Amino acid sequence: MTEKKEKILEVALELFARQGYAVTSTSRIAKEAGVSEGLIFKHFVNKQGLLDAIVQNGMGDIERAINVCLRETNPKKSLAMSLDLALSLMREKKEFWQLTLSLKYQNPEIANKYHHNDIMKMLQTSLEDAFVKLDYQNPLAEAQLFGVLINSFFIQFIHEDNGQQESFLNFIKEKYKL
Amino acid sequence: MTEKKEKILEVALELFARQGYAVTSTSRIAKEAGVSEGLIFKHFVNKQGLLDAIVQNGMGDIERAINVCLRETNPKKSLAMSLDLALSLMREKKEFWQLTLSLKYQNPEIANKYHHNDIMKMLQTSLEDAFVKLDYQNPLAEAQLFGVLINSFFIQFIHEDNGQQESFLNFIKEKYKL
Amino acid sequence: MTEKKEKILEVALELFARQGYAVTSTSRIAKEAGVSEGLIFKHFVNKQGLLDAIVQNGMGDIERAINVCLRETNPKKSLAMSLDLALSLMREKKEFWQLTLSLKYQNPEIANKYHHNDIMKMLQTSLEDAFVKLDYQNPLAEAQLFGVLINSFFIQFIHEDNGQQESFLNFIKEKYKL
Amino acid sequence: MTEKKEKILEVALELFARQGYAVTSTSRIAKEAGVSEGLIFKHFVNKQGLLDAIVQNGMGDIERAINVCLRETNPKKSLAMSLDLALSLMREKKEFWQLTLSLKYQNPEIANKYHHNDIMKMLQTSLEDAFVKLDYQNPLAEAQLFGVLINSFFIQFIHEDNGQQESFLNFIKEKYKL
DNA sequence: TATGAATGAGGTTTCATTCAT
DNA sequence: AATGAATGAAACCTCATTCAT
Repeated sequence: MTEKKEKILEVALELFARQGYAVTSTSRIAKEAGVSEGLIFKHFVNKQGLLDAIVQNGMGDIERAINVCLRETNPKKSLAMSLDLALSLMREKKEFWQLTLSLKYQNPEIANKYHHNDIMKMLQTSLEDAFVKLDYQNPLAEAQLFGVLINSFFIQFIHEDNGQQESFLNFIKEKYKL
Repeated sequence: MTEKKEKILEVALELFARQGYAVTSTSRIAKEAGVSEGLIFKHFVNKQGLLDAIVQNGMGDIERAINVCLRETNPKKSLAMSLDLALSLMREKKEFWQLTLSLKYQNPEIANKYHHNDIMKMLQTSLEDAFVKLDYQNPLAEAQLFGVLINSFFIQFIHEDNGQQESFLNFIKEKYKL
Repeated sequence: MTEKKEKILEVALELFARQGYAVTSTSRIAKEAGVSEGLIFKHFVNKQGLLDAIVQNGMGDIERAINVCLRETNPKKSLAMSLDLALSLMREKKEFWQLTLSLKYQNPEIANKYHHNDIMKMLQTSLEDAFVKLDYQNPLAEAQLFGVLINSFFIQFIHEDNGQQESFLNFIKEKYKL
Repeated sequence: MTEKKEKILEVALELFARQGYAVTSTSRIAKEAGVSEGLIFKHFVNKQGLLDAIVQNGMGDIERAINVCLRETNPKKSLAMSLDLALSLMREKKEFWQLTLSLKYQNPEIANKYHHNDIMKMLQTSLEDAFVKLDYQNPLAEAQLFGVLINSFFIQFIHEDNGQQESFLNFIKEKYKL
């Protein structure tokens, strides 16, 4: 991957996340990346192709992070790790999550293709496992609720880094005695 | 308000919700509303003005609905009503909520102006009240969590009317013994 | 002539003069005149008709003023009066002259119809008369030059009321020993 | 500068001069230049940017011509050259002058920026110089009058190439014994 | 006389994309 | 791999004008 190709991906991610995909023009991306407009299309065929590449990139990183978390067999530790993972992902991949969330309302196809199906289902089964091991009455519903909480965590805090995130997480950990 | 003006608002809400604001063209709105494109601008000045009008309209309806819920003084009933209200609003104002949610990532200013500040804060204080009355240890955090749950409820289920909503709600009611 | 009709003429003259005919919209005129857009067309058929009415109005006033000046038979007095007339017209009918001048470059047909042919020719023959009586060698060319000076006077000073006008006029009067 | 860019400038100058800036549409310019409409905006950002470019272009040519004339130290020759220059500029840069004059009433900012301040002041001081050297009583006023005459010359004759220009010039030269 | 809702053509501008170099 | 001139469709918006009331 050449330097310029990488710069395009970087700038596009930032702009897509900040302004939205539809509203970000390829010419703006080219300008901010210090690159000719044509190059974007040489590398990514079209605007949608650029988005695909960004999403694939980001998902790769995240899958690797999640896989570590899935190997944990102790249920309490597994749940705690899920929460901690959410926090660290949110901090380190902020732009990517902003993009991912916004796509749900702008590009449902691509959003669902990646976001929902692959990753979240992997996490969901890991959560169900944990609640089964912990002998909860309704482990499926509990897993769903816990998943919703993680999801909400992103949605609630992705835009405002106000330091409340830790206290919110700790409160949940207490509730589940993690 | 003339018939045509109302038709514009109706069609625009539907399209903005389904496709997103940025991606919906005024010419498409005009065509589907059976109206000249110019009329949109006569009535709403701007595309943004049209969005403003839609949001204001929708918020009016919702405020009225929430106000009923806020008058309840019994804490358990109040929490239960909040959940039920979320369900009924989601069903009756589906398009409006889709729009509202999507705006967070496309038009943060207008989204925050209405969605967050006015209405959600009213609800938040009502939740805090309830948890204080119920003698929870950390009523503020509990209210925040409960608010997040309601919010998530929208986010999770707004796109897929798969009948799981009631069971999810009931599960939460059980958890809180409502 | 109703009040509203008169208000339209007044506002339109001001806007046409300040901004130019092409650039002034009928809706702007209506708004500033406190009148419905339709009324303009009821009274003046179309935008051009409004312009015609304004020009006709203004020309009437000016013709009356010039006619006084034309009755003067003493050549020196006649020339001096022409200059003074230019000054007073410029001051009292400023907006109308601005409009008239600008039309030359925007609406040559209507401009020539009134500005050039009718009035300026009347003045031109009066000037020729004067220079003939004063025994100038080339009275036709002198009259043309004097006409040009008057014309320039308008063009030079119509936009900037800087008080230099009198001194400029006096200088010319001295030159011609008026 | 590519061929197409130059063609746009050429066509736009012609149309702006003939019809006025406000009234000339970019689509018309594109059509007559045999160019896509988008190209105009790629090259000049704005319709106003296109106008700016035209004015800057024209002014460059004219400044070069005037500078030659300013180097003349003999006062009579200098005055005569000013008049001759006016005639030749009027013939060779007819369209540009038409545009410049019309801008005074349509786009005063840009017109004044260039037309008045830069060039005309250079000429004015050169005229003052000449009248000082020729020992006129009131050289400042004389220079102003002479400048007005040159200006009028443009205004009077730019639209009608009726051959009267030379005789008018000669008449002035005689008056000033040039 | 006066209104104001409504129109449709046309205006400027943006944008994703192509292509010769 | 990279540029940048060029395109054409479509975007938002303005405007003169009409018409029912």
